[in-house]
Amino acid sequence: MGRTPYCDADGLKKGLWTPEEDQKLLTYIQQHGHRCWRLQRCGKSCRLRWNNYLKPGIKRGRFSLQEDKTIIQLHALLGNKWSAITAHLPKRTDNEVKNYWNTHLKKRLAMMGIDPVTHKPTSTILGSANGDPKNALNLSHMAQWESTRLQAEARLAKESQLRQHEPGDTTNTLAPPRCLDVEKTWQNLMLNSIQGGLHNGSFGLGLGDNGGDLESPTSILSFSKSAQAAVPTVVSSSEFNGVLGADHMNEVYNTQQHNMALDVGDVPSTIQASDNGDGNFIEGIENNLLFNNLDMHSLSTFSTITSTTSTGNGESINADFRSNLNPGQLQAIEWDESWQLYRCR
DNA sequence: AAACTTCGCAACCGCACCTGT
DNA sequence: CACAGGTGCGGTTGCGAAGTT
Repeated sequence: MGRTPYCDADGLKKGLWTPEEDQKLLTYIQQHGHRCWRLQRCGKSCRLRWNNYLKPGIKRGRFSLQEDKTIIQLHALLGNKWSAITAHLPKRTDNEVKNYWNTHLKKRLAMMGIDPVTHKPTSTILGSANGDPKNALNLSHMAQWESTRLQAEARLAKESQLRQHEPGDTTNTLAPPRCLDVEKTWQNLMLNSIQGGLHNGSFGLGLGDNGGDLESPTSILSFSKSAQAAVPTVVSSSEFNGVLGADHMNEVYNTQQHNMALDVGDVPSTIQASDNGDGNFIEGIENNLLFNNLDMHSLSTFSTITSTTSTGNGESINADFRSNLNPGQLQAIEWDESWQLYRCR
């Protein structure tokens, strides 16, 4: 990653810093302090390298939930004043915050229907553009969804930390909580909606041939064939109209073949099960799916599954399943590294 | 398996401001 | 005061990695 080393007209080296150069700069600064930056690189490059990477106490790596929130809030207040924003994130550099904003947060806000510049909802624009209020509704759901996701992440992170501070506790055999990543899912939702057109005036989702366009690689709980078998299959189709309850938090997660996915956490959810091997799928769960702390008994709160599907020839099929999932069929939950999800067996 | 595309991010660039002479 | 070099900041570039076709 980065740039290959080369020299400018003055013979000064440019491009990526090597570990040897870092060490040389460190040694130089230890001996001479932060003065006279000119080594074999331009002073600017040396200063940048020091300030952004070599200076002690700099925090690298994944941004925490709190940092995400801080950046978003401060950006709403300050705009692209990265130095001012970074002042509230003492261990981060402005360059890193700026990059993180441009590559992650900006996109995430845009996906949620929030204009990253003004921090105001763009749902009215999107919704009115195609005359469909349901789009605005779904964008609103996404904002709620994201908000709840952030809260869920915070809770999971907190629990993870608490578990780490229990030295004698060896009962925790589950993998650490994964980020509830919704970005790709929403991206696909939006993309499919835009590219595939809207069906019957509602928020359409083209599943395509593989039926697996939706993807949430992390923090999903998957049921094996046996569990899924308890849930009737609805209809065979390559398209459906996703019905997202107006009063409930909804989530749509990918399901791999032969699996039905649930989210982890105490988030009322929507479940989607797609392409279970013969082209069938189930979509839609609402009502208080309180699947807290991977407590299998809480599956009894799994009260309602609703599904509305389009058969592709204009008609829709609605289905309503109540308590069809038998918790007794679940024997174990384990983390599947290859699929990056929890599996129930 | 190869070609192509997209993504993430380290580093560069240009401008404005500061500081020392 | 004028100038040169240093510093701070925000925008942009370009490369390798990862993902997709």
